[in-house]
Amino acid sequence: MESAARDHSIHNCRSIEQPLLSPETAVDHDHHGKRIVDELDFFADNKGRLMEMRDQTVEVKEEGAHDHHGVGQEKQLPDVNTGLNLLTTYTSSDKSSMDDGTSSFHNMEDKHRTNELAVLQAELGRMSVENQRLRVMISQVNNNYQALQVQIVTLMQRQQNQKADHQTPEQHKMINNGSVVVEEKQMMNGFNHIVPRQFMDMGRAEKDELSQCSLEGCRSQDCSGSPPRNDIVESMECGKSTSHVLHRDLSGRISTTNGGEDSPDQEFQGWVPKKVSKMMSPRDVDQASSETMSMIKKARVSVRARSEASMISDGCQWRKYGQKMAKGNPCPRAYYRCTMGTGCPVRKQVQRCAEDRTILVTTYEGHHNHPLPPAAMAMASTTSAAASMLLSGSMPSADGLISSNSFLARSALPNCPPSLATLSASAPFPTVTLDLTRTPTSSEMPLGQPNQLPPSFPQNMMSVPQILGQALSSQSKFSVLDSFQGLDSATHSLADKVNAATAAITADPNFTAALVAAITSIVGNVHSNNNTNNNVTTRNNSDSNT
DNA sequence: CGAATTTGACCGGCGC
DNA sequence: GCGCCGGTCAAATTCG
Ligand SMILES: [Zn+2]
Repeated sequence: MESAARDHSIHNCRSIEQPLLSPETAVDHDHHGKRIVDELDFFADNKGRLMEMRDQTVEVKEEGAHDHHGVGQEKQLPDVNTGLNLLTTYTSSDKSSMDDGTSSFHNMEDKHRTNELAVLQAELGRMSVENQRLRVMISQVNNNYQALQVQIVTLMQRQQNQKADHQTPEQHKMINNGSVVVEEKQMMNGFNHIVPRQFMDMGRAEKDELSQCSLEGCRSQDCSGSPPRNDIVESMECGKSTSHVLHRDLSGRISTTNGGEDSPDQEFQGWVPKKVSKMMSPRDVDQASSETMSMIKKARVSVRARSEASMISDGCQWRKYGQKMAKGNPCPRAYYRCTMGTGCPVRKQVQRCAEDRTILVTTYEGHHNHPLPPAAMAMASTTSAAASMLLSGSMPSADGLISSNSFLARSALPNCPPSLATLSASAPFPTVTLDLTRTPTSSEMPLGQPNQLPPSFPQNMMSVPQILGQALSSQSKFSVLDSFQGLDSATHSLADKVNAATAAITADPNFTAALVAAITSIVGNVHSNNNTNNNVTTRNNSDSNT
């Protein structure tokens, strides 16, 4: 048996998955002969390429109904998606143009067309903006939801604690685990009545102060400690039911596939120590877990960045719980779970890119169920935003897009857009990949070879249109950083700021670019600030990779 | 000595 | 049904 196991690990390690990639890349970019509209880039926006919604079409129609020979048809094509976009209709534009060509009128016509085009584009732009907005809203709702969940859990924990111990929250700094989880229930409460926006924000805000002050010893803030694990577990259970409902509402569309059994709780239960689960009626657990698990297809967000350290610093505390040889990669993949919260379900995988070992791929999964320090917040919110986006908006359609998309990516790649985000449906879970390999500090601009996306990544990638990229990304970056470091000046609470930042990110038409920018900044920031923990220390085992 | 990491065993899903 | 594989567990070991 051992041999078998070992065997396979070794096995894995050697094989390379190059074969994967050839497939769709070959796809003819322009079978139709025109611009290949990238179907997939739902993130992309304005450029007129967005094929998205019929809304636009409709509007256009009104404006120039008379000469749209082609338009009529267009309209039919597109009705696929409602505001969520994603299912883009590639050919629509093609068609229209083709038609025009055929009809070939005069200059007038031409002009007309141009006009029309302009109008269309404008409309498109507007639409896309709207679209983005909606998306943002969705993601925010998601976040809020999560925040609420967390709050509930926290509250419950607290209540239980109080009941049990009767002590003031300030006292429990203890924790049987010894992990230094400082939870600020207080703040939670305080913020509670405020707007529940992104929970993380709240956490962050307070945390910020806390973390900074804590050293000095601002007890006044009363950092309540994490309650004993058991309690938590129990409370979680309680929370479960509640969360269930909520979850459904929010993620309804996603969960629809599962029918009623979606198990939102997973987040809550996080990784329930097996023992616990066993202890509870195995049956229940079993059932629940199985159902839950099966559907789980959680969204994942992976970040590619250059780093020598075995881990990028994201402000969180992680504990390694496994390491394996991945199939197409000689480098081992490490599994970490978040230890900042007692039952925090967040996990991450860290692996070096096979071709370019300087690139470290970190994949995050899940949402934190506890307040985060500012540093961690940044990354967390960014990734969660990306994830929620993926889930809320596009997920379902993503698949389709993606597949068709690959060619697009292909074509786009050569240009080497500064930053890329990849969307992959191949895996059991939807995954967004943010590529920071080149962005960092702008030092590496030399262009060059697009090695960043090695062939091993057959999936689909979304290229960020350079165009939008700049303006927006910078904007979002700003906000992020701002909220991140500054925070002081504003009258608004930190939460607000962060919120704004996140919103900006999400809202950003060039979402991916924004994300990339944000993350990059985050990473960098953390790096400098918080060199203490994980990142540096991890270095030791790096040799293993070589 | 407790906490974190290491590492082989174990488990469940999936394709053949 | 079997083997592959990703992912996780947990005993053993190392670290601080
Ligand atoms: Zn966490």
